[in-house]
Amino acid sequence: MASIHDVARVAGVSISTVSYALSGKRSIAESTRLRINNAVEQLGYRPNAGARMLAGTRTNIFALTAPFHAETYAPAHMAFVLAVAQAARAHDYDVLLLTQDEATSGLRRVASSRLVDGIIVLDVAAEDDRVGVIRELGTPAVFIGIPRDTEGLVCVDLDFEAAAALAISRLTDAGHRSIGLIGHSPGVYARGSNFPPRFRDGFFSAAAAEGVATAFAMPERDGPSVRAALDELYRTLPGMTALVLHCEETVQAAVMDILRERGLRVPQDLSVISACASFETDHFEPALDTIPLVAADSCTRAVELAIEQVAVPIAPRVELVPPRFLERGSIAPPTPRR
Amino acid sequence: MASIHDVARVAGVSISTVSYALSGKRSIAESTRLRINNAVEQLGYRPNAGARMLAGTRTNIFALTAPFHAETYAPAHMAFVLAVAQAARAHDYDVLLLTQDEATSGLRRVASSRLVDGIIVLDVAAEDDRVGVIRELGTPAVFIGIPRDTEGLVCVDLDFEAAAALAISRLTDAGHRSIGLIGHSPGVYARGSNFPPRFRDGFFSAAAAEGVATAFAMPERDGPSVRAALDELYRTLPGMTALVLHCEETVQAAVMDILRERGLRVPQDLSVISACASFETDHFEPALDTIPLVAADSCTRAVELAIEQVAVPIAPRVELVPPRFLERGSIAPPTPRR
DNA sequence: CTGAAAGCGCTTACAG
DNA sequence: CTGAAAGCGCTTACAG
Repeated sequence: MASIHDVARVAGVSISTVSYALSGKRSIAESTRLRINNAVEQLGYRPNAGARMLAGTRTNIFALTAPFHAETYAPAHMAFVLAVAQAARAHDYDVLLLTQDEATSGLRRVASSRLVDGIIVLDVAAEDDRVGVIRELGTPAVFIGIPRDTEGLVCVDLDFEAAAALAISRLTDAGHRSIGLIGHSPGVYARGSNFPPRFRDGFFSAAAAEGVATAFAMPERDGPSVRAALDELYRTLPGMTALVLHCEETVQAAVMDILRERGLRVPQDLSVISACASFETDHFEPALDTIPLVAADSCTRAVELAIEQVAVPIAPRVELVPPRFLERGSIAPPTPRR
Repeated sequence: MASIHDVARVAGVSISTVSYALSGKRSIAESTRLRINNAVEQLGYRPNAGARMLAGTRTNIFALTAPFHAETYAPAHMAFVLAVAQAARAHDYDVLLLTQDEATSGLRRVASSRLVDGIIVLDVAAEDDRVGVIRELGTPAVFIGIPRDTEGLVCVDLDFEAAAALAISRLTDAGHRSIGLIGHSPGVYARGSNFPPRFRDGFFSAAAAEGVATAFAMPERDGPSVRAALDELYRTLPGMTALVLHCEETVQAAVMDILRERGLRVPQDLSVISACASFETDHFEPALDTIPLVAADSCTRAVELAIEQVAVPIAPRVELVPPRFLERGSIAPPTPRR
């Protein structure tokens, strides 16, 4: 395996010139740069990662801590993991995957061995063990999600409260006054990530501010449970004319199936918004107005903030990414239930 | 950050003694070991990862290349990624996640910069670009899945042919002679991983060997498509008394819903086996006999083989993990369709 | 615009 | 059972 010495010899320069030519950290005569590039090409030279880590000030690796538990919705989880990895690569960073059973000890390990320059924290719970460890380590870190106590932390997340308010305002603009919400399963609210409660609370407070009547159900992901949830919504809110879906794809598909089965047309009989789901809603029949949960939005920003922190400490903050809205024609003025 | 020199000073020994005490590569007097451990504890010492990589012969990092495309079923994908990460950690290895858009160039990059000791390849396609790169690099690598040309490669996978044959034999043992198969969507067979075709082919050849009549459908993941698939099976095979499910959870759930809806009881009216799915089938009603796709089985073995290869070249091979069978009571003798 | 050299923090023959 | 020292392959002041 060719080393920097080989390149220097072939190019007829010193190793420091090779290093600077490759890093671009000082200006190099065009002819020299050319000779070096040729030598690199010819030898298939790649700087040794370990040597770079040791001599340089950084490793160009971020740890990604993305715990996966029973309540985790795999497609969304995967989307975020990939979005982080891609954003990192765009800045020449690699991603080291830390697993659930090593959540806090893994953070300590990779940070104090200087394996990584920083940490990206996914699937943040309100009370999250990783918060304390990261405060203590002082390693650059960015949370994608918002723990209860954000003191000293850098956090990025979709603005779920605003997303819920946006759903409400789109529906009230169309004239709806009775709006149902299908959320995640109770387990998710009990022990899962912190965003479902934030969406739910934003939903209720925006609805309250508008004087809108609401109902809320948390089905499991099986057909009968979804059926029961819809029944519950119509029982609680007999005049329900609009529905906000903030749930997994399986559940959303089941809802649409059941509506169709019951002869309820969207949007004529029921207006529907798909909110904060990480999947495409184009294939639903009919297509749904969507407030998408775009993993790339928050992950890209999180990686940027991590990169900044590697260079220089930055002020703690909570950055909320504003929601988007995709109109697809699933909202209409309300009509009384047939 | 404490270095090995600090530990040596505090313990009153040389740095080589510290190094050997920590690696266990030569015997150390008990009293010396104790002093070193105390010093390590007291200073919170962690060996610098970059220095280890540079001085040592290995990095203790594996690259995990796990492309994610439109046809990927996220829960299974995630299960394999996590199983690899956990198996790796059990051998003190970390996992670096390589993304789709960097599939081959990423492999070159991490291998030739000596960032990783080896490569674990997930979601292997029959014709896979990564095969050529890995042959050329000569880096230790293990494929979880089987490409068409396995020349020179180390591959591990569940024995999908045997799994399909097991499903057939369980059903024929119970007396079934007309067996349907619900597979993945056509897109998966067209461009996805190579295991769905292997299961399908194993199904057909085992059925042929037993003289069993078969039918096969490949629904998309929406309700109407699954409904149509079941109709197709019953049309092609009017006497169908048993069904093998080799599909995503969404589709499997839809199948069970539709059967229930149509008043078809399992196993009285239809025997059902859930085969090679990565999810739990306990929550299905009724519980299903299952041939599980246990990610840990192949991933653990793959990591072992990777570890071996880091130490010493091993012979190319294709290792097939035999399928398991979980009996839950969803197979009964056939009765003619009502 | 370029070079000689120190140093990053380990591992591992070599020596006793 | 232990130590002194070379060396891994870079980066980066320091110097010109």
